[in-house]
Amino acid sequence: MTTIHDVAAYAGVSIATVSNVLNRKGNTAEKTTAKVLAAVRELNYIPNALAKDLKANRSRTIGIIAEDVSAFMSGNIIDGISAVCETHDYAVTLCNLRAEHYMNTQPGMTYEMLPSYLPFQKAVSTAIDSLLSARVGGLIYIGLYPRDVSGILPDLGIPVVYTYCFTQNSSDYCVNYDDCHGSSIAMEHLISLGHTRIALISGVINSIPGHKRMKGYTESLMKHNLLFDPTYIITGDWGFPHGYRSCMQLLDLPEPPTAIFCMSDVLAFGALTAAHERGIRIPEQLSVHGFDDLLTSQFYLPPLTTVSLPLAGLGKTSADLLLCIISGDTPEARGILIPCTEIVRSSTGAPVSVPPAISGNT
Amino acid sequence: MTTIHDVAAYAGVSIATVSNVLNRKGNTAEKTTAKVLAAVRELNYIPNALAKDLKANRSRTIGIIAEDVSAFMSGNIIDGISAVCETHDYAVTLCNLRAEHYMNTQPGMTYEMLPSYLPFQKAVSTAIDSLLSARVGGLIYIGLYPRDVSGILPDLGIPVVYTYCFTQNSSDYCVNYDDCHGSSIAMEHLISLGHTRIALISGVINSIPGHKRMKGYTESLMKHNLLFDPTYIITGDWGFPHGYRSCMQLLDLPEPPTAIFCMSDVLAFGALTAAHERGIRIPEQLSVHGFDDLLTSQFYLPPLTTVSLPLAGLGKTSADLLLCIISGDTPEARGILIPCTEIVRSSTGAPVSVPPAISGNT
DNA sequence: TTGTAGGCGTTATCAT
DNA sequence: ATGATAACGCCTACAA
Repeated sequence: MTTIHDVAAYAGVSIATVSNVLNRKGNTAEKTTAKVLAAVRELNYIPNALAKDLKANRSRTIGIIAEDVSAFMSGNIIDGISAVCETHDYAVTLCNLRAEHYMNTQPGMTYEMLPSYLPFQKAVSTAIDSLLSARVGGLIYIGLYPRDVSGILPDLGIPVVYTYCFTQNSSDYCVNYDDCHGSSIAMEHLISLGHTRIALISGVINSIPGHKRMKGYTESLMKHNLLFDPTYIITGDWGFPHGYRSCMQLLDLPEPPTAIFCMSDVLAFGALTAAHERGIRIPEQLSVHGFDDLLTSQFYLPPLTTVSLPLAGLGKTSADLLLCIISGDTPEARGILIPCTEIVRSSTGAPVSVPPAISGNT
Repeated sequence: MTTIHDVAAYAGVSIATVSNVLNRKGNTAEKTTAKVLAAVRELNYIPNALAKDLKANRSRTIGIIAEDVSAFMSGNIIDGISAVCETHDYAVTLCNLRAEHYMNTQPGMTYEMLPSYLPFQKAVSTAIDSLLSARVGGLIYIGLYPRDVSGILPDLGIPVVYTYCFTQNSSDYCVNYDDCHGSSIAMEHLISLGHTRIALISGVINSIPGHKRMKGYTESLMKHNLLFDPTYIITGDWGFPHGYRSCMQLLDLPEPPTAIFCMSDVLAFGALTAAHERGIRIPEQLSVHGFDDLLTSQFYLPPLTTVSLPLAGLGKTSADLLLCIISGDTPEARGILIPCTEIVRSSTGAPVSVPPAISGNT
């Protein structure tokens, strides 16, 4: 690998001059500059970032700790981060906690237990050591799921931005999408279609997304003076079976809803599967609305109307924020919420005047 | 940040001794070792990887160049890579080419044109500069799509492993899943179910996956002495509409197939949508088989039988291989193929004796 | 067994 | 305008 010495020798100048030309351009003679630049090109010189960063005692790198890179949103968030970093000539080093692995591998494991699970803690400290020893300027922590991750990271002495998760410390920087707003625009869509009997299939109710999406649901109902009927709200987990069962239950109601807002696309898939089995036509007899906009929701049967998450925006905003803090600023806003967007497809439509046909079994 | 000098001073020894304790353990007195270790813990000393790597003139880091981190398989591949790197105490630095962005943003752009598209070339050289200046020990190139990527990377002078893509140079290391094998096991499944009239909805036929999956299809037919009927093969692109239209076309045949093997899940979604519109019951009247096992294919209507790609395995194998090469070995196998696995769900079943009902429009 | 000192490739200070 | 030189934090002969 060619060094600054090689370049200096080749150009017939000192290494200081080479460094001057390459960095603080301006105070070198035009002719010298040209000679140096030619040498650089000729020898294919690439400055050693290791040496550079060692000297500066801070590396032009940020760290990413992803709770799980293989989760559906991680790629998109990282995409946003890397775009910003490239622009600012920052490198990105990635650590993967593989949290989902522990979730699957350890019976009875919940997201809440993760921080106190030893192998997970070990993964965290390995990641931290790696990042700290690389002297990253700061790091972005990407949650696996929007929840409180307080206590997972100790005080690192470098700037941290959390995204796709929250902390209890109000001085932490957290960047998230706006669950409540997403829920509202979904409801607005259904209401604008003319629906008045809108059911909710809810995920875990004491989770952050569950709570906030519930808030958007009830507030929209109130705002439009629509009846709030508790029998229209079915809570449970985030799984397909819950969506399926809940939809069945709603269809069995004396007065079934004309629309169902599902708190996630997977729940919506379950609901649509149930409706299909019952022979309910979508959206003529029933509108189904999702949340998340998974990659293939556009291809579902029928294509799913849903709420799209600003994932790349999360990454971009987090990176902008982090770079800002690294450069010495202390931005005011600590908890940033980015709006979602409504994606209208074919699973929702205007309600017909007659209630949907209900039946026993198929 | 505390340095080795701080530790040495605190422990009352020289920096050499600290270094000895921390690296080549063995030649220090037990008591001294204990003192040093205590100091390390007390001062929370984290060795500066920058200085370490500078001294060694090789960083314990590998680079990843992903053509698109937000593509569906990137996260899983990176997951596999990071697992291996963590085990070997290697860091990972990630560069993102955002290829899909150019595909969407530039009208008429194809994967083949990418290498000669200037903004893409610039992204590549930025990534290379970043990785080279970080003195990574080697890099893994993750394609966006299994195709020939020859010429995108110049000779870098460091080991490179390609995955999810191929090169023309037989001395390059390429790690891929086995398309032909995947296609075969899909066909074996359908044939074992008793199907004899198996149609194929093919993606781009002169692409690598298209070609190889076709090979698996025809070879399986031959192997089992099944009729090869060209009207059962419909070629096109990889889009949902092609799957939809092709299925319609197949259903209109005088003697429609009892099973359709779709070269991708998205094509299968299109086919299932068409079948649904025609009122064809799945799998009673028609079996549909996919390929890729996208995240939500398990939730499709009906859950899709498909071929799962060994994505984490691709990452793991690539990283193992790269680390092996970095450490001086020169493994024999240059083109590694990892088998896929068959995922049986509800979109396939035994054929009924009567041909599926066909009709005009719904 | 432990310590001294040189050098890895840069940048930056201070002369020239 | 240019050049010599001292760090940055670490590793490793080699010396003691």
